[in-house]
Amino acid sequence: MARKSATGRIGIADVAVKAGVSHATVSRVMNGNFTVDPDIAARVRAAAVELKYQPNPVGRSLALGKTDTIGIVVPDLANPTFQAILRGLSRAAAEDGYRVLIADSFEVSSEEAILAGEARRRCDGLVLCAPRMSDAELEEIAPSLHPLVLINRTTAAAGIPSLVVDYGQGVQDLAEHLVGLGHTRLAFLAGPAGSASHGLRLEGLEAFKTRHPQVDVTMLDGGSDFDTGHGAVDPVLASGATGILAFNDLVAMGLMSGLHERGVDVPGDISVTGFDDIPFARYTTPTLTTAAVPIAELGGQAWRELRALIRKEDHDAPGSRYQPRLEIRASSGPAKAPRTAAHG
Amino acid sequence: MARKSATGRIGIADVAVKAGVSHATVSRVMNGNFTVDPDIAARVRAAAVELKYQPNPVGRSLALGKTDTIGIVVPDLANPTFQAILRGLSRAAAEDGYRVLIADSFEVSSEEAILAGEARRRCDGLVLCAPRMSDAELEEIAPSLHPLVLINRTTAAAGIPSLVVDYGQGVQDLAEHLVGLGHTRLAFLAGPAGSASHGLRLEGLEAFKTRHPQVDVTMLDGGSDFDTGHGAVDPVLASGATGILAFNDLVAMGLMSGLHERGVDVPGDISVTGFDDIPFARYTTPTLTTAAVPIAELGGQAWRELRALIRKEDHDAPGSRYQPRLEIRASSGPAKAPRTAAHG
DNA sequence: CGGCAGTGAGAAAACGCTTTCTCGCCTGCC
DNA sequence: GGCAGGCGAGAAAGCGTTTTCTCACTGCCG
Repeated sequence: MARKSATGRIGIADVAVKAGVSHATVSRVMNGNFTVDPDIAARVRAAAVELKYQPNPVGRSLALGKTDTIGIVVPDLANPTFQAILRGLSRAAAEDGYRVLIADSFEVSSEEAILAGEARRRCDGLVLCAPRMSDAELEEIAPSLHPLVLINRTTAAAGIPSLVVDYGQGVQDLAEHLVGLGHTRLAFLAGPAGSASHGLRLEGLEAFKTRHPQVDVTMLDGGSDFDTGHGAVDPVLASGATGILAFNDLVAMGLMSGLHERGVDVPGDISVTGFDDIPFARYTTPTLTTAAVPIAELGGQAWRELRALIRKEDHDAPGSRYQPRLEIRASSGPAKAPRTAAHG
Repeated sequence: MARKSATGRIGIADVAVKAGVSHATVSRVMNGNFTVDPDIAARVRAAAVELKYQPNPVGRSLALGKTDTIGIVVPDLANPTFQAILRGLSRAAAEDGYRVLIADSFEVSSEEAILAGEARRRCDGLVLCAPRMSDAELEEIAPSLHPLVLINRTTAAAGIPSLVVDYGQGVQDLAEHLVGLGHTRLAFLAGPAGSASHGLRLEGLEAFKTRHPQVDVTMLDGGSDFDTGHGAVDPVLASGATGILAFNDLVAMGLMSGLHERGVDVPGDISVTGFDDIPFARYTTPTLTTAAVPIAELGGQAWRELRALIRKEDHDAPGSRYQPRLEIRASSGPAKAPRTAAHG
């Protein structure tokens, strides 16, 4: 008797009938509107409980013009950095009663704009995480995505907060650290070409090079995962560098693993640094020197910025800039006498 | 002139006006209904493009009774296992045009039922991942969550596919492996008490113990993360065990790291095994012997089961059972002469 | 040339909810 | 005792779609 109508699910109408009131009144009660007689309210509530009535969020969303959901677009859900951001975002949003819809672009930048648009239409706001699309495209679609928060990317479009990690500064800190240990031949294991954070690292390295013209910095092709690092052993050894700046911790770990297999001692023969300070970094052997990025905090901050936008607080879209903190562990040590390029 | 109405966004009505037709016709065109005159269809399409019209998914969902979204509830988004499942699920669902809404219960089992209900109402189906709630509660809410797929949990409720990993078998395989290496004193680092997968491991260990009454198996308290393993060094050494079955790879890595700091050689002094074969497992020092769970595949399979349910294909809710595969690496080796309990 | 089948598009209802509008009734004051 | 004012609840109008229902018009055949 309880379930009726097309969908089979019980709706506001069922409660209204059971309580002997109009569905408008049921709605008022369910939303805590106090202009309703306490007796009737109690009757409605009883009916709702008895029928296990739960308002249909879709109908609610349509009427209210909001979904209590936000979207996040990431280039690769397998990347610990994005996982951490997602986690921080999800946690912070949940505390305010918002849910998170995820969209993984799988590193195909051409999909990003479509994914972002679709996600945005279903949500009250969007976090665009390190988008790989071009500046031009980003600038073009950004306004239509508002409320929007960018992570590790900036745009000229107005009213869009950007949360960026200062990868340039971080990589300089790491390089300075290595130089301070006496290393004069460094190598940088590059990241994905499209990534803005990679660009920032390159800029940082350029700044470093002009400041230390005597230091030799070899650029090596790369990627962002374990296998990249593991596969980079030969080029690294061939470079003759004694201090290696890996694109991130994953690459560093892969590299250390590969070096270990070859019997190369870290940090005795070669020092290796990572980037990000993922949780694993303090448990590698040797523990990994890296630049710590307060990544979970970033997710939380992204939510706060987005929330301000959604609530239309005039907030001036400030955004923030995060300084990585040098985390010196055991994978970096004093340079030994310069090696010759050939090895093994 | 284009944007109008309350929301400010352009809707089907704007396109209808611009094309000089009714909004019903616009809807027909947008949905590829061919009963509309090609000329008019073209005019509508042109208007839609010009206005950059994109149908509002909320209105669409209400009319269609579906959201093209599925939900997943996980106990802890920080856990690599759940991240991998999420990733596999997201990827598979995306290929069929579905999005994923995530709900993280942060290991508070009392929240799970509410989160699951809320998520389900916004979605066309739900994946409940290793729920920590009691069997009774699960059985009670399961019917109301349909279409529902369970991961690493089963229920007596009907029509609910379950995808379970045979942790019991896996832990037995690992234990057998250690015994085969000559170890006679083992220790098991337990996981979260509420976790069903932990229960399965215990059952497996019981079976193992009845088969090998001469082998000593010490049970140690635990958890599921790095720090658990790292903090378990003392109890492990005190146990006198030479073969350690860690709850999962994270715990194993934490333990190895702690043992390393104490100067205990792995596998020379103590063999350590993990569980899951997370990507990091092959890059630890030493590389980690573990039981590989095809976890990403699990996410994909979860989607296929859920899709069958959503499409009402009669599918008999088969579910699947996944056998972990023993992955023997360098963290396990021959037992050396029995040690005394005291150490360091 | 008239009626009928068929086609194609507009009107309107439905989806499930919120909210404004309106009206009836009760109270209180003159 | 009659009327103004206020309060509480029902009626109805959205929210943005889809889809059924209906009707007008075309063209064919008798």
